[in-house]
Amino acid sequence: MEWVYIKDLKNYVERDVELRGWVRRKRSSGKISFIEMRDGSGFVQVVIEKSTVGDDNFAQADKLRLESSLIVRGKVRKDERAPNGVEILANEVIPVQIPSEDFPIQKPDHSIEYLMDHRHLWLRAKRQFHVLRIRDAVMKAIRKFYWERDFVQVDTPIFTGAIGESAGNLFEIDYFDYGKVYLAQTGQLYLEAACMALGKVFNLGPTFRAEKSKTRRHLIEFWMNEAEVAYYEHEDNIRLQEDLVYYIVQYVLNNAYDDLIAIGRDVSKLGKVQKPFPRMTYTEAVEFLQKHGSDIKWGNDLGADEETTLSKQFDSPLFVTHYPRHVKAFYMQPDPSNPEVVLCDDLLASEGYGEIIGASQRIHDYDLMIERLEENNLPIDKYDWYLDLRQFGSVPHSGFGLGVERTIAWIAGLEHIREAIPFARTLYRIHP
RNA sequence: UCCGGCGUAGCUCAAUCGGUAGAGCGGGUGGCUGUUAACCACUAGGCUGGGGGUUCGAGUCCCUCCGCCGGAGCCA
Repeated sequence: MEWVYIKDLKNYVERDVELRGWVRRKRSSGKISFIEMRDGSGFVQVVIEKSTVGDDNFAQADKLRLESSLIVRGKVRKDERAPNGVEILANEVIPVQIPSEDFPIQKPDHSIEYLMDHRHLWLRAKRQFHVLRIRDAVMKAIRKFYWERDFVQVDTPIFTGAIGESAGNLFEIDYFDYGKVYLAQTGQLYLEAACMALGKVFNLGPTFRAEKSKTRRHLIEFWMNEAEVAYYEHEDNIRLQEDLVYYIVQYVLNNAYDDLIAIGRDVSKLGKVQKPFPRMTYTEAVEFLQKHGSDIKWGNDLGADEETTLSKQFDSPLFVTHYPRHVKAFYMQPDPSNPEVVLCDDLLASEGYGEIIGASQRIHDYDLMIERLEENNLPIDKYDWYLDLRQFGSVPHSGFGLGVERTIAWIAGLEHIREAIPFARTLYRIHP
C-alpha cells in the first residue's frame, strides 16, 4: 500500500493509502472513534469504526493517547463534515509507540513559561507548525531574491576576533591555548571584504549579542541577512532594501497564505505594503515627534516608543535616514552636504514592530576611517585587514543587515519574537 | 544593569479583613456509531517555589534567596 502525506490526500479520493504520523487529538465512543492525525505535512481526521476494523484492532486503537505515533491504513473519503474535505476510514490502525505518560501540552491553555520549558514538544502544536512554515518561506524568499539578482552567497565566520561595531556585547569563547575568540555579532566587515572580490554579496546566518535585553523584540542568538555591494551608494542601498522587503512580503503572501490565515494574521495589512516605502530624515522625524508631544532633542537616538509612533503613521515600512553620526557606528559615510549626519537608514516595520533593517554607506577613505576609529577609541591594530580594504582599490560601497526573526514576527503578526525561531535563546533561557 | 509583575493539584486559575485548600481542564473507571476544546456519571489528586520572621493562627503580612514574565537602555 502506498505511503502518502496528508497534504496530498485530495489526489487519492476513494483509494486505499497508508499514513504515518501522530495522534493530535482523540474523541471516542463505544463503537466509533475519531483521531485527528498529523504527519508534518498537514492534519486529517481518521474515523475508526469497530464494525470495520474488528474488535481487537478497535481495542488496540482505543489505547492510543495524545502524541502516540501510529500508522493508519484506510480509504480516503470525501466528507462534507471533515474540515478539509477529506477524511480516512481506517481499515487498520498500527500503533508505533504509545507514551506511558500524558503529553504535557493538552489544551491551548498554558503559560508562556510552561510552553517555553516544553518547546521541543510545543513545536508540534498547530500554531507553531504554521509559524515555522512561514519562517521557512521567509528564508526561501531571501535567498531567491538575491540569487535572482546575481548576488553571491558568502558565508561569514561565526568565530571572530574582537572586531565589530562595539566590543561590549560580545560572547567570549576559550580558543584552546591561544586566548579568546568571540561569537560574531555581524558579518558586515567580512562582507565588505567579499564585495570587493565578488561585487554583490549576501549572507544568511546566526549572530550573537551579549545584551541583557528582555523585550519582545530581542534574542541573544538571532539570524541576520546582510548584503553588501561595491559601488553602491546610499540611494542604491535604500532601493535594494525596499525591493528585498517587498519581495519577501509578496513571496510569503503567495507561498504561505494558508499558514498566515491559519494563525489569524490580518493579511489585508500585508496587502497594503506598497513601493516606494515612505521616507523621513532623522531631522524630520524629530520635528514630527516634537509636534506630537515628545520632548526628544536633536542628537538623541530614537527610542522604542518614538519608533512605534513614527511607523504607525504608515501602512508600509518606514525609512528613517541621515541620523546624527554620534548615535551611529564608526564606519558610516558622512553626508557631503552635512557632515554632522551620516548616509544611513533604519527601516521600521509597520504596525509598531520596530527596526528590521540597519543600513549605511560605508566609509571608503582610508584617512577618514582612521580618524573615526581613533575617535571611538577602537584598537586600530585589530582593524588591520579592514583598513587594507581602503588601501587597495577602495570604492564607495553600501550594505545593510535585516533581522530575520523581527521580519518574521512582523509578517506573521507575532506578539513575541521568540515564536519566530524554533529554539529561542533569550536572556536566562537556553533549555531546551 | 534598572523598574514592575508573578510563583497555590499534572495544567490554567480562585481562595473576601490573617481563621478548616477550591474549580475547570487533564488523568483513572464505566457509558455512548458522527465527534470537532465531544458529551454524561463516578473517582484519585496538595510540603501553597526554598529558607527565616511576626502572630493564638500565614496561601495571605515582613525579610531573604531562587525561578519565570513584561518593560527600559542597546540593538536587528
